[in-house]
Amino acid sequence: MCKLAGVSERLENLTTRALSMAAMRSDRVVNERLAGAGSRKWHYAVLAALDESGPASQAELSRATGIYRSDIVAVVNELADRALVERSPDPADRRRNVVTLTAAGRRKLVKLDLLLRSVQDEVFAELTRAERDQLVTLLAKVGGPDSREH
Amino acid sequence: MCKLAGVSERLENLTTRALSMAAMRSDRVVNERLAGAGSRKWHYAVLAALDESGPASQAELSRATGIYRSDIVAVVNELADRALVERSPDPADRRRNVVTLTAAGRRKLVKLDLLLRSVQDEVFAELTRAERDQLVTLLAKVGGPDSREH
DNA sequence: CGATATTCGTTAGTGGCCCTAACGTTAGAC
DNA sequence: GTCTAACGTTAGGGCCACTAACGAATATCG
Repeated sequence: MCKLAGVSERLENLTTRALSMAAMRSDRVVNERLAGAGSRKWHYAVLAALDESGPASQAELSRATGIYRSDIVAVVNELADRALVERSPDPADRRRNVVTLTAAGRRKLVKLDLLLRSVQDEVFAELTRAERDQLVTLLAKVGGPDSREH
Repeated sequence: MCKLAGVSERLENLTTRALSMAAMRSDRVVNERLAGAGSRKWHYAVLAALDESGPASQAELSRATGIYRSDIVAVVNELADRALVERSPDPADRRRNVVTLTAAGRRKLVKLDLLLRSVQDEVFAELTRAERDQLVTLLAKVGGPDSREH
């Protein structure tokens, strides 16, 4: 009657699992598309944050994007290697680096913006606009601390 | 007007990101609670699958839970170390191992079931029953291939 | 002023999970 | 009886969350 055919019933009934799996499917598509453009999601996050608020220190970028302070170094390195960003010491506060968007970085951001917009439509293709909005509303209520970094 | 205070606007507007972040918050709670019980989510997944369908091969467990064939080895090892599961060669098919739930494993599963039920209530505390159901419905429609394993 | 706490960038490292590639062994299909 | 496919297993890469510690610079406050 119940040989292992599909997925376990009990697992299917965990809302947390449904959430995890949906996120995984979504992330997979996002990562694939970004990889196709030679980027990762953190690259986009940093570029977007810089575009919105101008030059910023790495710590500020960390707070704006949710990337850990310890991981931001590599991201900025990669962006700097691609000349999408420039890192220079802050004369006003010698602890800090000022990270600045380059022209190439701004162009890249436009591309990624477009790309991500189309990814949204792809991932949520089976949802109406209203459903999509409702999903966002519901997701915002999903618990757990938003806290990052002690 | 717009120094980096909170989170970037553009990031906030990506539904895929809202989904990722909600899943991360949810997963964090789930993992914490399970870790408190000395388990991980794959442990629960395997125990649940075994309970529902009786003894199974590792490949079957892989299909039922979504765990990769290459990762299941370790999970079964850990469960066997804790005596929650027994692994023995299948006499009928000498390629396979038969994984069987022990009495201790069944007891553990009951505990984890209870624990996870309470985690659901914790994570989705701010959602009504109806909203929770709707969330599940919406999540099911989130795109990307469900495909695992080539 | 001077001691203390805090912030910043950075390095190093852990562990989880997803995923690929390859292997020898064994069973099924033609 | 050969070829194909499934099985368990090992090894490894990649991304990400997360911790701990460091020297250096700044902010705070007595």
